[in-house]
Amino acid sequence: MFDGGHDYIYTVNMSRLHQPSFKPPMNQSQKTRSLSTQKVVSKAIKLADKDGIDTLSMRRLAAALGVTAMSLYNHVESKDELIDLMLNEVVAGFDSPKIGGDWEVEIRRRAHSIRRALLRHRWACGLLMSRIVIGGAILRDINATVGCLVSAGFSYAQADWARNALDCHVYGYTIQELNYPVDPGEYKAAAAQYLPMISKTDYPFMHEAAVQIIDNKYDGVTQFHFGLGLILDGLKRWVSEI
Amino acid sequence: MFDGGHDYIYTVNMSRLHQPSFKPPMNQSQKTRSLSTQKVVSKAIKLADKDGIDTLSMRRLAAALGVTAMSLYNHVESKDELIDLMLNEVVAGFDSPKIGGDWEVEIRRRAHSIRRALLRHRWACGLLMSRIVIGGAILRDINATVGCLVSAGFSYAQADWARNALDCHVYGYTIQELNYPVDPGEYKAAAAQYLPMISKTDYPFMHEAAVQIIDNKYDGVTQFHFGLGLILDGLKRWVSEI
DNA sequence: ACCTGAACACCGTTCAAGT
DNA sequence: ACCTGAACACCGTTCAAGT
Repeated sequence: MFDGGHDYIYTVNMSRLHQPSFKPPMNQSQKTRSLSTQKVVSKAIKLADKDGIDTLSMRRLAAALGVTAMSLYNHVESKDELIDLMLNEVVAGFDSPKIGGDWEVEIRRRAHSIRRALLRHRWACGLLMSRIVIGGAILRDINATVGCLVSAGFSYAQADWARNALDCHVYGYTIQELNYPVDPGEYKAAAAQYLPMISKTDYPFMHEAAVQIIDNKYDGVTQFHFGLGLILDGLKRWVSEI
Repeated sequence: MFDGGHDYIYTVNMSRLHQPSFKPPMNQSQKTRSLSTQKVVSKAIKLADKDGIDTLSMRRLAAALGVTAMSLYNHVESKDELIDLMLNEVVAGFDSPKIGGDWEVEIRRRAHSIRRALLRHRWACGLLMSRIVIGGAILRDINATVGCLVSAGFSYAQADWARNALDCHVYGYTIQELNYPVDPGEYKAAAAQYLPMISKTDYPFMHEAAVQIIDNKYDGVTQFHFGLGLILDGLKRWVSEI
């Protein structure tokens, strides 16, 4: 046990199940009016996909919808709720593992589909990690994942631990990947260019790593499936040995 | 290979080695003046630790230092550089693995120390994941980690892959942990309270998980060392088998 | 060399007023 | 029921002016 933390994570933060995003959208039967929660959320996602989340303001979003900023508040409670709704939509795009299928295949498929969705919506990964999102889509994903593992022989506790370890990797890898959008070729060139800036006495191993990349000894590249494979292998051994 | 992504991550994004935070602080020999880069950064960290990063504005920071917002720009180039400097300070608090020691012990110690540092500075984890920080402290940490693994028999490529898988877990777990700051006791109570909201027909497995937690079948808790252990075990097997 | 006040171009959100 | 304009209390940053 370490100072400052509890050293545990819960399955789902149930104390947040009352979140706005858990409720259905505000106005269901919108017919004559131009705007709707759905339209606002869709346009917000489109803008965030194009220009990033930092430039997404209520004013800019409203302008893109041909309306003033304040009219958005008839359809979303706040910018915070808007972002929750946007994230729920992204999560709705995850492939749910099939309950009763080969758990390893299903879980691997889910992991890859999450990564793909987060690469499509580059703004979403950081937000999904750093806030608690409780929408129908998240509940569906958790239910399917736990269900798949439990059906394959995991206990509920084991399924929780497995899902946690897997998600740490999926989100942790993807957010790093989103920050390194350069080409492998460019990377080698960059290593050559910046080698003189990596002090050989201060950072000998980094220096040598850069030299090896320049000399084509290796490519300095890491892949998603590696860590995923480590974890899946470990889980397989773990469930079978108990 | 999936659409939208490259499916790889580089060791270090060398194209960013020219970042301001990689250079030494702006004014080194500050004597008579009241402010200095170091003082600005320290106070900013103190404020962020206390009130979170969202409320840290240049104006509030300046006020806390008894100065106007604009005078801060004599010591940091921008708010962005300020945050880079703050993050570098946090990373400087990580325990570096000893080169030549038992790699598993050293790497595990590093992982726990990172988690601890990020729990002390709750604002730092999300930022460290979602931006590229290249300061002396990061270079030192990477150098020591790669050095520890290489000295223990990993190839440079293997060391990269290992560090990547480990860091995905360390950061991925910690950021989740930061979002679940409730007590285990409270969690059980919350499960009982919110059970009716988890539709048994829509989310049967989540429903059953909640029931099991309420019935003390398990505690719904996941620990840092579990995923870390899975990865370390996998790495151990991986290096020995080649 | 450092600090300042005023200003610029923005924010999210409230509120009273319109239709 | 929805949309609006004006306003409030903020932002980060620039720039000319002070010492």
